[in-house]
Amino acid sequence: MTIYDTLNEMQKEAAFHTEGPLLILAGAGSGKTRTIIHRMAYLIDEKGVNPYNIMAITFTNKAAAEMRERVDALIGYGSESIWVCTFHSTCVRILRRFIDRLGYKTNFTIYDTDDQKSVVKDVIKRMNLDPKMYKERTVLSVISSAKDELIGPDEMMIRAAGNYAERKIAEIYKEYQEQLKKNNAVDFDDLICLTVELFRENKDILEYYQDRFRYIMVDEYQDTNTAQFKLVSLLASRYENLCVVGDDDQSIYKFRGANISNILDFEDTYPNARVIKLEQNYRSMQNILNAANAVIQHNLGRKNKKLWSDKGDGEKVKFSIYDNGIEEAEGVVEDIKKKVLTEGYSYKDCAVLYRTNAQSRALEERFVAANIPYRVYGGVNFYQRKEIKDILAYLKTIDNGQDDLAVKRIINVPKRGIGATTLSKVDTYAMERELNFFDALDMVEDVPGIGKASAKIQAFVDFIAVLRSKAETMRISELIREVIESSGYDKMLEEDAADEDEIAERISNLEEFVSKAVTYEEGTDEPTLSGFLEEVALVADIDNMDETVNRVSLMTLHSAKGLEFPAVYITGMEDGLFPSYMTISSGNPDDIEEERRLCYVGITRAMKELNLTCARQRMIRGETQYNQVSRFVKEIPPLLLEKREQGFMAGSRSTVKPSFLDRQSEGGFGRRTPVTSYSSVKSIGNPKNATLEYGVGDRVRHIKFGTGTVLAIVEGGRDYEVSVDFEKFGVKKMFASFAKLVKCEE
DNA sequence: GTGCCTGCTCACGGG
DNA sequence: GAGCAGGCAC
Repeated sequence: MTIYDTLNEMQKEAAFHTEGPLLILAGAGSGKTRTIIHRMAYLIDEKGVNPYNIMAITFTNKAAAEMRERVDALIGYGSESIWVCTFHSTCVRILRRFIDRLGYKTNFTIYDTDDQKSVVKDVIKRMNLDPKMYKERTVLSVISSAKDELIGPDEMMIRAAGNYAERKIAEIYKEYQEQLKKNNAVDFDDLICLTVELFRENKDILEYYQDRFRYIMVDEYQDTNTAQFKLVSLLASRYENLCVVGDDDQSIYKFRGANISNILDFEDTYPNARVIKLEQNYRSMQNILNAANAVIQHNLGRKNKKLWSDKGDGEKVKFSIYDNGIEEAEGVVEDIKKKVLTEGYSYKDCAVLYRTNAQSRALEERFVAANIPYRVYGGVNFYQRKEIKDILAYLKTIDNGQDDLAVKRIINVPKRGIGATTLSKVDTYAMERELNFFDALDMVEDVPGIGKASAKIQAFVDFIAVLRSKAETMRISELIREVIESSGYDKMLEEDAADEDEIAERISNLEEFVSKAVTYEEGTDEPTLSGFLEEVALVADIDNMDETVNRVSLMTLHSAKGLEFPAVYITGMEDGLFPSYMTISSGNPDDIEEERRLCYVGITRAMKELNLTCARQRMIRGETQYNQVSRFVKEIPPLLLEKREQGFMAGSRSTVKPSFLDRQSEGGFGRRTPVTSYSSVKSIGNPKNATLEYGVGDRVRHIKFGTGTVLAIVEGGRDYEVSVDFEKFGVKKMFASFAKLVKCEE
């Protein structure tokens, strides 16, 4: 038996096709990560490729972490030299080494959206433009789209031609870039564009990385934008060993510049490309897949694929109509409660998905009322919260005083009696002399027109200097505590907060921040303040998903991509909400298609049970709306649906008659089959496990993870999936045939 | 320089 | 419905 026997025929073909361009069209739940990882193993074990020459790029840190873990488990020794990173962190690593060639310093900071807004606002003000005509948000989205397409300020100016407003935006763009450079900062889009620019202008660097990354794999390829495509194709242009994995039906990031033609035109770009489709789904019951297929079939520009599963039909898709959003939330919560009490589900098996973050509030209230544990993912990013950003600004100022925004953010927080008038004088002084804001503060004695305030400024500069010297010896977590206390930030929180709850909330956020610093210190070989700040800049909320805690997950449909849950609830299935009003009224059919793909993503998250809900009336932005049932629900054939109407407006309760699909389900998971049996954990008592020399409860050793205890052995095809609780690395799942676990004799 | 009030704007998604 | 910027009073 080899490790590849666990793959199906198509997966094998993909894994064994190692040379030249390869497009893997992988439907939802078709085992694409498995395929990629086995492909890496094949490259190393059978083709003798040095792991150092293999690169895998993902979009999210979570996907990268998952891949890293599974690669380590499968390949073991040597796997650590495979480059597994997100696009953004890949670029950061490259730029930290070589960005000086583009005139930045290698210790640049990364600006988030708020920082970008401040810069743009400042630029608009200084250019004496009407802020009502040029809104930061709009300007920024134009700049961001330009960067996604690798269009610089000069090119934008040429394209604008005679259009006055566009020319002005190009000017703002140019000035914005100069400001960033002056602050030694880059934004998220710059990370990609600057790396492309670096490669284009420095052949030696490009060749170095081309030679290093001889085998490149890109996950979620349908989400790449033009700049990311360029980056990948530059890297791959020497060896052309480019394997991209994606699903055009799951492209949901057009708003972020994702260019679906990257995947649709892959074969045109690389005429010698091999295309392999993975259509067998290992996640969901057939009824769920039929619903997903039915919906997505309404899209035109797509590559034809049809998911199928051998798991049996399972239950019908439940569709419930409620009178309003509150009752919808109540209904979902009640349903989850019932499932957990009577059907053997755990809270963590359930996910509630919605189109907009604003919808989470009503749900949260009901979960709290029902005393059911839950966690909301996404929404306001942890690191965007005011108190966290304030402390981060202190840390950035301590780390290097070049980030003007950070300095300006905290110079008067807590209040030090340094006001806007004083600051603008310092600002003018700094600009005239091309100084950093902080350096100008340091020379406050020379700044004209500053009277009493100069002593206050000097005190602030001295305070930072003290923190800097402390930072040299203190751990980061200690430094954070020191900043909070010695700056008086803790006192300020208590005085300014509206009520006790707010104080508790903010304090607990700061506590969590400290513990994140501790986690960083413990998980990093050489923790540095700069390293910590960089890590913080690149995390998203969903990256911190903790599957071990038993609670219901609430998140947007976008955040749910890549995840799976036994029971999924998609709420707010109403025209005007999902698909959103903007996409219905835009008149562009592509927009509706993107919404439909989002719906497809949502449906295919469900393993065993899918629930769709909607409300007849709903409060949106303080205004009651009456929406039709979502067109996506209507696209699901009625015989796949079990419709339930709730509330006093409900008509007679209607259940669609059993169909041929129902009859097929006999022997599979019929509706009457209890759900308790879905985790098919088998202990060592199973005779099929006789080939393994260890069993549940035994102590085993792994080449990379050291020793641990076997928790469970699950049968999966011709192999066994073994869960082991390692002393140093926690619980890991791995396949027995390639984990090469050895029983410890004690 | 600070604090409060009002009125405006944004309500789609995220690294 | 909520958060924020800007204006105004102190």
